[in-house]
Amino acid sequence: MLAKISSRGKRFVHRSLPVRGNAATVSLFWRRDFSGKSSYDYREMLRNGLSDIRLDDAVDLFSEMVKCRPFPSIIEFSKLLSSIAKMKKFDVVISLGEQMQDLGISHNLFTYSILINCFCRRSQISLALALLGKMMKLGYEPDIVTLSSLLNGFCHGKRISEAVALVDQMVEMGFQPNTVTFTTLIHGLFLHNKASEAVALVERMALKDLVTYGAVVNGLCKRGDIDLTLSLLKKMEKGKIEPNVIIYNTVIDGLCKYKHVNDARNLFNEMENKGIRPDVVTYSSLISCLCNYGRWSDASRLLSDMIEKKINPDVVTFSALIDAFVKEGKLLEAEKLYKKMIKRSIDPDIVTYNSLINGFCMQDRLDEAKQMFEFMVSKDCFPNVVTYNTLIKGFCKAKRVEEGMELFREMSQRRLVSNTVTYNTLIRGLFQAGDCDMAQELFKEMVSDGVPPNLMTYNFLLDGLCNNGKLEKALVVFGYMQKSKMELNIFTYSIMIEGMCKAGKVGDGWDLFCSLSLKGVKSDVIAYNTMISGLCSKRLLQKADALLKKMKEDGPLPDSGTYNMLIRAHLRDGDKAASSELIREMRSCEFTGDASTIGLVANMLHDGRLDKSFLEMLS
DNA sequence: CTAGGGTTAG
Repeated sequence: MLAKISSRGKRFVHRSLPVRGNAATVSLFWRRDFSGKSSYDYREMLRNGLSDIRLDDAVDLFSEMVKCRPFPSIIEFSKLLSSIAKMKKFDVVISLGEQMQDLGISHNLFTYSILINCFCRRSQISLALALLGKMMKLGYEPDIVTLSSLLNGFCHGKRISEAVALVDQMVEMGFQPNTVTFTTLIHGLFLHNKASEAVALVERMALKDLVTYGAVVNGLCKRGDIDLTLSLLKKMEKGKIEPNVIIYNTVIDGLCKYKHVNDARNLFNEMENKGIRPDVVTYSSLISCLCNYGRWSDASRLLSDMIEKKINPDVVTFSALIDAFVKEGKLLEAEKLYKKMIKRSIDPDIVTYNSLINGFCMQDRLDEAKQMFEFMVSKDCFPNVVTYNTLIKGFCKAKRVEEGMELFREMSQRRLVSNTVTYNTLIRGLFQAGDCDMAQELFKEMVSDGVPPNLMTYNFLLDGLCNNGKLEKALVVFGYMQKSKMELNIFTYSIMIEGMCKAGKVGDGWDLFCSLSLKGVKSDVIAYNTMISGLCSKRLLQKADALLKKMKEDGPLPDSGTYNMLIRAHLRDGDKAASSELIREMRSCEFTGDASTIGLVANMLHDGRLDKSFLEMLS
């Protein structure tokens, strides 16, 4: 393959990207760091390391460097390009690399490797290959780093077979694949759902290192392949490869996430018996999982246990606990833990603050949520998109969508990038506030900003249009969705069925409902209730009863809402016998009459249409 | 000076 590549040397040419940074930032920058020194002092910057450099400053530095005569050495350029690549600004690196080329600054193995990596990370593998070819023509032999970059490109593109072939070829070329090579390939195999190939690979590997095993164990756990994971663990032990604490942590976490909490506890004991000391990650992971299953006392026992054993809980441990309590609505407990962590001199971080803000929002205590927001900023902990999404959701829920929109505008001022969740939250909020125009405007903005709408976005759009009396428009969107590659779910259909029924088009709703099985979509209790409600509204009670029968035979179990709806419909229809039969059935399922049923019965008692015995049947 | 990313929280 590489022989083929070398004959393909294309010119390394791309459109230049606008160079960021303006005169003001340049002069500030130089005043700050180089007052009174010549521009040649880029050397000093490079010596001091570029790990904390900002993108604008890095680009400015590049402009200074290319002004120098003679040009700085290629090593200095490679340091700079590398620092920008670490910021994941691959397009900028490519643009600067091209400018170097145009200025006659020749690349070397390292800068070529950086650029090849950047093309790969931008999923432009053919350009990476072309550059590799060019580099080889110039006499630079790719090394294991260059080839591993390419491997990563194949793994992340849809070219996993080429990735596997590349590793074979690397071996033929005399390279000994290392941990990086293997973890990259394993990652790629899992990305392409080739779990068993990954296991086979690690088993026939000459190099038996724990990191590579860790990558496989992690991949298996993430997919929930618990049996494969445990058998791999056994095989490791047989092969005298003793799993370390990280491997155990991975498996314990995987077991927890897939609901095998007791197995996780057992494995925890097993590692202790083998003399492998659990660490803060082991505990945090177990604690977080126990919380998620509502096992509070077990979780707090583990917390005391780790403190006793001098394994200090850290910000992750506390954040996990705080978040779990918040989600349970136990904000007081969460605040207690927050105070406890401060007492232990553990600094809360953005995740901790986000959870607490969420806790306040969940209880509609928005002022306190905002105070917490201000407080984190005052502590130099800067809000991220999750912080804003949480707050926006809180404001929308409290019907203060205007303020949600203000927060949204504030995000761009802070240079935070809104994501799909941001837009979804606001679109829903705007529709709920009845502001259809703004909601649709925002949807357009989302698309034009390149934020990908997902199924939830479209469902909110349909729901909002239907609930605001715009069924026709919803039907247009629905039509588009059906033609697209999106896989519509039962929510989508329920929304449309409800929209049709509420607009009086129960027949259309019925047709859609009946088409679900053909589409391979299983109706849930919401879909049935929606349809039953529609039929009741048109007094098609026989059909509604038939649907209840169908639910009992082969559908989702009817809930309290199903029965109450049908009971009311039959009462309104004057059919006491049918109603009392349904009430008996409902009571046998341990459901009771809901507020509107009781209200209706009370009214009918009042005007004499029913007698007292009816009310007694209900409660 | 170049590559990947085996463990926990939103």
